[in-house]
Formats: sequence, structure tokens, C-alpha cells
Amino acid sequence: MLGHVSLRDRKRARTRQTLVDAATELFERNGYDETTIADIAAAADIGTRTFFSYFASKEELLFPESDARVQAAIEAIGSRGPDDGPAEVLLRALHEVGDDNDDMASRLAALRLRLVRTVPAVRGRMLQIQLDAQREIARHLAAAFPGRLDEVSAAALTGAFVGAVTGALQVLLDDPDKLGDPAAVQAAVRRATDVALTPWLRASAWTVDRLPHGTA
Amino acid sequence: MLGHVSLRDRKRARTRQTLVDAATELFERNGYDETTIADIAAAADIGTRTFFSYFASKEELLFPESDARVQAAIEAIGSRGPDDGPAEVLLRALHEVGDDNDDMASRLAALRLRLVRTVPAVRGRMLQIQLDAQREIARHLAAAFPGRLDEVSAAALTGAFVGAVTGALQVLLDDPDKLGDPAAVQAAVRRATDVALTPWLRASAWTVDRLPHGTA
DNA sequence: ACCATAACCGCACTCAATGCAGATTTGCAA
DNA sequence: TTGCAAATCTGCATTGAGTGCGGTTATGGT
Repeated sequence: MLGHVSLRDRKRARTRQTLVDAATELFERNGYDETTIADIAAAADIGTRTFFSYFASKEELLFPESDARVQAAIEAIGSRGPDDGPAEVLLRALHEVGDDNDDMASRLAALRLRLVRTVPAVRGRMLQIQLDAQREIARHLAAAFPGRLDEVSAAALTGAFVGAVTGALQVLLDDPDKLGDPAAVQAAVRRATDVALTPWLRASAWTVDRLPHGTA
Repeated sequence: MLGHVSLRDRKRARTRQTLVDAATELFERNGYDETTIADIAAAADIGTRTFFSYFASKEELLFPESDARVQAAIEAIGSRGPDDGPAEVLLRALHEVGDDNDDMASRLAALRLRLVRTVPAVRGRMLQIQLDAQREIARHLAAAFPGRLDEVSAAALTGAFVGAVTGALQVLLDDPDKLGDPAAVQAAVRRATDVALTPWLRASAWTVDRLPHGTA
């Protein structure tokens, strides 16, 4: 019975969501550092001790579905065409993930974006998650091109892609105007990926026109 | 009087070094998590409270000269030849930094390498330092090529390079065999980064043969 | 010698995080 | 329905990181 969701599971999922909502609310109203775990637990009506059976730390609250993006990328790798090389596959995967960022409309995503820039602990946690995701993607990429791409090269390639996008984003997003405006953020994301990935596009069989969005 | 080092300054520098040494010793003997700041302070014969006027946190002890590498990279950018493009300059800068890692002989560097792999807090701190360094380097790179390289592209380029190296290293370093052999690691990193960064290199005037590979 | 400043240090405090043990709830089968 | 085992919830106590404050001591310049 794998698909079976018991009452216990539903209840637990609901409490978990309540925690995220309560935390979002409190972080927005009073700030991150000013909000204690005791506050969050109280707002979600559970004991302070119980909080730690849902999230290992305060930062984890900001990244509740961290596997989803990795999963999307892996599927993009799996559904590659016969003529696609590693760069093309990775490119499509990253665009996939970027579009997945459509949840940018959600309050949590906007809040996360702000906190990543201002709270060191949150930034640190995000970088770790990103690095883990990178490693996972690289593993699958290497598996998808046996013989042609060893583990190390796959990791380097993935790291280069992700690093390029991250670097570009970092510069684009410290423009204070763009924050709070989801459309501007998304445009920045797209432009960042385009700028960052252009060299690989030129190197492979792709042309810029085939990209699924005109540069904003 | 800028070059003047007072007794105060000398004393302070000495205490700082003592702290690093004591921490290194304790971390190696008892482990990172098992060593408290109180232990370190006691070993260096200062009050626990005073520790925090030397280092803001326990992790900082592992990165006592974090600016040195950035400084080296910036100098490499400054001393570029007239025909060098952004990619070449960045490549030389990174090699400079990599060679700087020859301090791998030092106990602290070896310890740091181990702790980065095993202690999440340390890894998180390192990634933050790396990201800051990346940003700083990108800024200088853009300044060195006005007109030819805007802020965003410079950040993307730098991110790609650093990301490639980091990604490759991550895979290489959790192979227990290679850990003691810096030469093999360095060779593997160069090979992998070449694979990942070929497009960037081709985009400029370089050819892969001109890379200083035969070493190691 | 004098004084302003910087460094040192103990004390009290807040908060994150963990271990433990008892109470409660849920799943499942008799 | 009943009963039992497992999972969950919870309070309590404890450790350790980190900060603010205030008083003391050491240092640098005059």
C-alpha cells in the first residue's frame, strides 16, 4: 500500500503546512531573527519541542519542497532526444527548473528571496541545498551519457551551468526595485539564464531562436 | 603611520594565531562538534567572552585569511597582458588561487578540507565565503574590460568557472583514495574544467592546447 | 605622569537544539 | 468493540552559541 495516506499522514501534512504558513506570516510581520521557534510553534498550536520533529531547524522552514526542482531536472534528463548532447540536456533541464519558479507568485518564494539576501544563515542553507541538487543532477547526467561523460566532468559541467546562472542572478537581484515584483524577478531569471548559457548554446547545435522565450 | 605595528597590534595578532593553533589542535584531537568555544578560549588562555572579539563564530576559525585568495585573483586580473580576454584572465587567476592551495601542506588546510566535507555548518560558511569572493572577482573583472563585459556577464562567467571547479572538486574529494594525492586531484580538476568550460574558452581566442596542462 | 581609548573579562541572559520519559493518539488485527 | 504496538506529542532539563552591559586593566600619545 504505497499510495495509502492514513489519517496520521494527513494530519501530519496539515500541521506541517500550518507551520510553514505561520512562520511565513511571522517572518513577514516581525522579521526572521526576531521570530523565535517558540513563537512559530505557539502560532501553529503545537509544543515547542514538537517543532523539531517537523523541521530540523528554523531555516528548513523556508525550503519545504526542496526535492521538487531536482525531480524536474532529472525528468528533463530522462526525456532527452537521441541527438541531444550533455549541454543541450542540461540546458533544457535548467530552463525547466527556471520556469518551475512560477511559484514566485507565492508569498513564501518572495519571502525566501528576501531572506536569502539578508540573513546569512538562510543563504548558507540555500547554497548547501543547491550544491546537493547539483551533485544529484550531475550523477544522473553522467548516467545518461555513459562513456561520453565521466562523473567528474559531469559534475564540472553541471557546476558551471548552475554557477553561471547563480552568479548572474546574484547581480540582477540586488536591484532593490525588482524585489516585490514577481514579473521583474522572473524576467531577471530568464535573462540570467540566457546570458549565462549563451556560450554553451553557441557551442552546441542550438541557436538562440530556439529558446522558448524572447529575451525580455 | 600606516605601517606602524604597535605592541597592542603584535599582541593581538599573536593571540589570534594562538587561538587558531589551539583550535586546530583540539579539533583534530576531539572533533569539531565536541570542542566548545570555552575549551578553545581556555587553551589559548583568554576568557570565553573575549573569544568573540577575535572571531565572530566557531567556523571563522577555519578561515583566518579568507581575503588572501581574493587578493591574489584581483592581482592576477590587474596584471593581465594586452591580448588577454576575460576568460584567459579568469583562468590564470583561478590557477593562481589553485596554486595558492599548495599551502595544503599546512595542518589547518588539511583539517579544513576534512571538516568542510563532514560538518554542515563549516561547509555552509565556506560556500558563503566563496560566493562573496566570486562577486568581488566579477566586479574587478568587469572593471578590467569596460564595454566588452557588463556586470551580469562578468558574474555569469566567474560563476561558471568557480562552479565548474567546485563541482569537480566535490566529486573528486569524496573519493577516499585521491585525498592524499594533491597532484592527481589537481590534474583531474583541470581536465574536468576544460570539458565544462570549452565553450567559454573557444568564445575567446584560446585553444585548449595553450592551457598549461603538462604539469602534474 | 596623565588621560583617553582599546582590550579584557565576568555575569546574566536569550535562543537553538537535543535527550529523555511519560502521556496520548492512531493503525490494525483479533 | 477491544486491546496492543507503534508513532506522535509534550514538558522538563541540559548544553552550547552568541550578545549586552559594566567594571577593570593595559596601552599609546602627550
